[in-house]
Amino acid sequence: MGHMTSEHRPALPASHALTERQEARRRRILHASAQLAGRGGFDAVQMREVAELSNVALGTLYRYFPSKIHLLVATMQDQLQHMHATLRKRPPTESDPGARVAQTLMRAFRAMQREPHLADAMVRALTFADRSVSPEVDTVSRLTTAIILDAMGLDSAATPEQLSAVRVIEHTWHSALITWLSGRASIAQVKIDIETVCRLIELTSPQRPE
Amino acid sequence: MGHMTSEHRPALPASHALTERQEARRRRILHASAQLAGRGGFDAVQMREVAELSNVALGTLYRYFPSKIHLLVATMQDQLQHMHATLRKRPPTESDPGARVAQTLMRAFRAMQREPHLADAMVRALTFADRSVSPEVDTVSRLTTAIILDAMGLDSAATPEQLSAVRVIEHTWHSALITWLSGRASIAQVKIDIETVCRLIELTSPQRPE
DNA sequence: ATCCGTTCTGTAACTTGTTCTAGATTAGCG
DNA sequence: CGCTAATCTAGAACAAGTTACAGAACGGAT
Repeated sequence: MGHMTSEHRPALPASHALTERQEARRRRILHASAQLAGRGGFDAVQMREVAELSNVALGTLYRYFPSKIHLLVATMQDQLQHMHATLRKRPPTESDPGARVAQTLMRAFRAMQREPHLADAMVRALTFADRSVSPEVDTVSRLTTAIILDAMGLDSAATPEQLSAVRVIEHTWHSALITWLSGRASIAQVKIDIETVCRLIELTSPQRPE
Repeated sequence: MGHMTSEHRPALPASHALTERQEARRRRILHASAQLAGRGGFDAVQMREVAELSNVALGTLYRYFPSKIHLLVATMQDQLQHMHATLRKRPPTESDPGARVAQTLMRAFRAMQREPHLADAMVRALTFADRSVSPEVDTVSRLTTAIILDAMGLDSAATPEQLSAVRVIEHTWHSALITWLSGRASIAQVKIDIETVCRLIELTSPQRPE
């Protein structure tokens, strides 16, 4: 079903070359997506409904977001940017870098708890995405990394070891979220696991090498 | 679309009460599933094709496995059991528990590399599964946990801390696998991340408390 | 203002997961 | 064996993601 070869479909021009009306359309679509996801989760985001709710033809919706997965990953990107901005305003209060990261992630987690359906839709899309969505997923990943690095409060550049630890934390974050969303882990367990993985930060910090 | 309430559909009797013919059918289905997944991945496992290839009517297929996700998770369970048996035969050679786990997971990873499409289908199904598949996903999770605990070579029962570390390793394992399968991480990076997360084992072992 | 290529709309068609139904087969039992 | 309930088969039908297409609206260049 996926045509990886030459694009038979006209894609949207580069992101910065959008008309005002086009920007508004894109925004309406993302808003509709988040709204539908907010109640009902992944299944409730139906492309026909998104199109109708955002006053856009189905074909246009697919021109802006070439698949439901693309749409939901873009929605996640959007939400993450909000969250990053929010988190920047109130930086973590802990002193240890690891504790700061854990605190930040638990804040993000509480935000997810407020909108579990939305979280479900976004995270499921993110982990279900195949190669055709890699660039977009990568953007989300970079955003998450930025949030974690921010929380660490790094003065200098991170070491490769630390970057690996951050990736592992990210893995744990996504996977623990899924486990919680599908009801196989409690909030307490997620908290413990986040705190456990954040110990890797102390372990890999250059100040305490071994 | 999921009807969570009372089952309107007659389910298969408890697993141990299967006729010989039924057991054979189940096996044919799982074999067909793995075969189709082996070339083509998640998308290539089409329920009609699975039914045809295993000489079973579509309705029967759905009686044995109530959804494509259930089918693929069951396929993973099947494959994991094989892998567990294989790994038991050649236990890891390293001495440190952490290194043993890392070694075991990299072995498993190499097995995945041999059948990337199959791995793709199984792992995507696993992380996409919703609440209705929780029991089956939980079984897979327990199998994975067993493999990791085996590799650790625990003499006594694991501490809660260690169990959390094992969960985090499992999270990292799944998520890193996905990242590799969708082409966003190299094999080398997966290896590094696995080794990084396995350090948590030493960190939480009772022998070296702080 | 007019013309032209692009974008958007409305709608139908196609694909694949899932459900439904009527009739054939099977398994267990007296 | 003959009966009955459960199971299986074949195929249609339905749902939602995706694609296709004809015509309307738009935007920019002359």
